[in-house]
Amino acid sequence: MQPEQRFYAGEFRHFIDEKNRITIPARWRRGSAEEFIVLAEATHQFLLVMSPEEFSRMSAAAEADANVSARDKRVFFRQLHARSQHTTADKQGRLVLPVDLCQKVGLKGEVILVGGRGRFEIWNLQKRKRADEEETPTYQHVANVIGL
Amino acid sequence: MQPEQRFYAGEFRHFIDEKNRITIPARWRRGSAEEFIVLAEATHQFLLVMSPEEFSRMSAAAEADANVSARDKRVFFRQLHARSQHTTADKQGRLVLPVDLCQKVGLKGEVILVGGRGRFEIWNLQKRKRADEEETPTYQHVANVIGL
DNA sequence: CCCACTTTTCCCCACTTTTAACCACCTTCC
DNA sequence: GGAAGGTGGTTAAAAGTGGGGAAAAGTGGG
Repeated sequence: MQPEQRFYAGEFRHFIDEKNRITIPARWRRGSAEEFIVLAEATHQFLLVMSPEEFSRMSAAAEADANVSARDKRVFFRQLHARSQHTTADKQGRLVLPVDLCQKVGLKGEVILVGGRGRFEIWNLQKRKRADEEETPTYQHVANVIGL
Repeated sequence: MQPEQRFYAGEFRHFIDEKNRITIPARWRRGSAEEFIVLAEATHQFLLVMSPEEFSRMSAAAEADANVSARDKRVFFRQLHARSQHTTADKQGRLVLPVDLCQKVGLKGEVILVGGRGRFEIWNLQKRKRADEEETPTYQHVANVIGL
């Protein structure tokens, strides 16, 4: 349907400095817009970073979903817009992260950048480790099924 | 449908000074008209701020709704127009808020500006916190449904 | 109907804090 | 040893806030 979803591959350990800046991995920077939308994930586990296009795509998906009532959609969009922030990368390829969002998710110093489809995530080290261990069994299950 | 709905992203903590002025976040100011319509939300929880165009759009949507009786529409529009006020931003990018509306909603000193689709809101700190907590479950629910 | 007088509105200036652009350095990998 | 990637710091510009003062609008009395 849409043009093409950007695929951010891999995990990277980077630092958030005292000015709340974080370098976007060079591999993700290439061919990517220098404009992003940052939002805190619902359970406050990590930060989501995506392009405005991806954000629109996601919004459209929510808008179109028949399993959600009109009222729930209204609430969702109110929250979604309130939680999200525009940011642009500087000449060095660094994002300035909103302080409040970082605090909410517990980001400071060394963090992990996790790739994804159309977006990437910024995790607290400990939280990431724990989440990864919880997810691995399921991952293995699917891997076995598809004969990986 | 319409040309393009302005997207006000994020939350900002600003101050209403003794002259009832409030600075519009610079990010929201850019590319926006300097004319706004302010109205108190029905349950007196917060102030709504939008462009005249957005106001027309909203009115048109209400007018077109087939599920509402003609009488209810009359009442709605009477209320809508009575509650709303014209304001323009000054050269510093500040809105002068109507005193009566601020009192109604309980706005004074530090407040929270909350972004939205085509409009933004001005909240009392405590009220905002409470409303946010109430809305978060629904937000999470929808977020899970669409796989956010 | 006009003239003081008060009140409100708006424009401007000043100050502080935050943001963002720029430069410099160190490390790693060809 | 050069180039590219990641990090740290400096500095100029922008954003947010407070307040003064002139113009405009409302108010009351002669």
